[in-house]
Amino acid sequence: MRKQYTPLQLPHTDILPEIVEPLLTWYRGQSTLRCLPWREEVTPYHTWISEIMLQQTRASAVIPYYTRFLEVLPDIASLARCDDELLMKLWQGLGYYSRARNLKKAACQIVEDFGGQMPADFAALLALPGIGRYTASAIGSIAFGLPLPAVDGNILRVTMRVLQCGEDIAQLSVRRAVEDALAPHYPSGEDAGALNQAFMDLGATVCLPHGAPHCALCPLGRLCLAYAAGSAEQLPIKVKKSKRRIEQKTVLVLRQGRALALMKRPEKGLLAGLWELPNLPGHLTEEELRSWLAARGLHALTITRLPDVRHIFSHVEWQMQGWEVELSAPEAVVAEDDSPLVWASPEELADTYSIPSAFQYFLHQKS
DNA sequence: TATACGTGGAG
DNA sequence: TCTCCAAGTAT
Repeated sequence: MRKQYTPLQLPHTDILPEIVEPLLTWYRGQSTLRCLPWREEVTPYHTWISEIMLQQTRASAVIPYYTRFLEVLPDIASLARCDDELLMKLWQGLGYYSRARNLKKAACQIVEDFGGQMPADFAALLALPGIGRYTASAIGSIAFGLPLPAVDGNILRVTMRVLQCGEDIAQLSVRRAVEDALAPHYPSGEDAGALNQAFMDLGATVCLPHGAPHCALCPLGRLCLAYAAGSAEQLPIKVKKSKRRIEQKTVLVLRQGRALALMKRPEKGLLAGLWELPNLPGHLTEEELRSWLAARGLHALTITRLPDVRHIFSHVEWQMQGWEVELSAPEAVVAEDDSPLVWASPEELADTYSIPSAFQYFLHQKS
């Protein structure tokens, strides 16, 4: 009789205990190679903020955000009581904005449940909003020395190559199998975080994706089965995702003197709670735009067509046509879906309102 | 398990 | 231009 659900078993896992020492040795020898601000003063709070920002985001993009964030919100208490608009402003342009909202939620929980101290416990960390298995393990190992493998894209890639494993790394079951295979070999204390960061640095600088690993420089070269077999460039296997849908929009740059019209996006979904330029589904003709304005009692002094803009998200593509409209007089305006327009000065635009990158093309263009 | 959720850099 | 993808999580 055969089991219907066999747990995923990785091949050649007997190699794994042998990679720990070479990785740690290599990492210690690389200390000047990757000077990153979150490695300067390691505290649970610093590690937490950096790990959240680094989710699906390159270190080079994170650095300025991380520095600014800690200047304004230097500790858990200040994060827990910070203004929501300020929080989103600190995150503007970084993407995945629910990360910021979850950060504040979690800070409040930490204040309430743990007296304002990050819990030094995997399950407790995992229970906080925005913290999944990877981040709980990263914080646990780096900040608290817990022996937890933090399985991210780097560890997955390195491991699949070392073991010459062709499983689909997009599958959660593979992530779990890697965790289970690595966990018994993890050290405690300082080496725990060092080992995770060694994996990540190796993945970021040597064991590179898209078929360009620098195997000759790799401390795991002697052990790596994919290198021995010449298959490192073909691994790991990742099954592609479905194609993105396309949405057409007409975006309005409405000006009354120095003021610019903004609308608040819904609290759920794409770019939740951020501010946007007024926009309509579909591509409107100038005639349709004029009647749309007229129906709202808006009198246009000038109407100017702006260059087309395409903005690509991971799962949606916006094809935007822009119009700049100068309006004659201040009026109480209600947009199509009854969301009120807000009139922002250039100063408020810069300092107060969080506007996603998708609209920045229209804001920066000269008229 | 599959999908929603941003952005910018690289090849 | 196009695809991939980078220190993932929530649902």
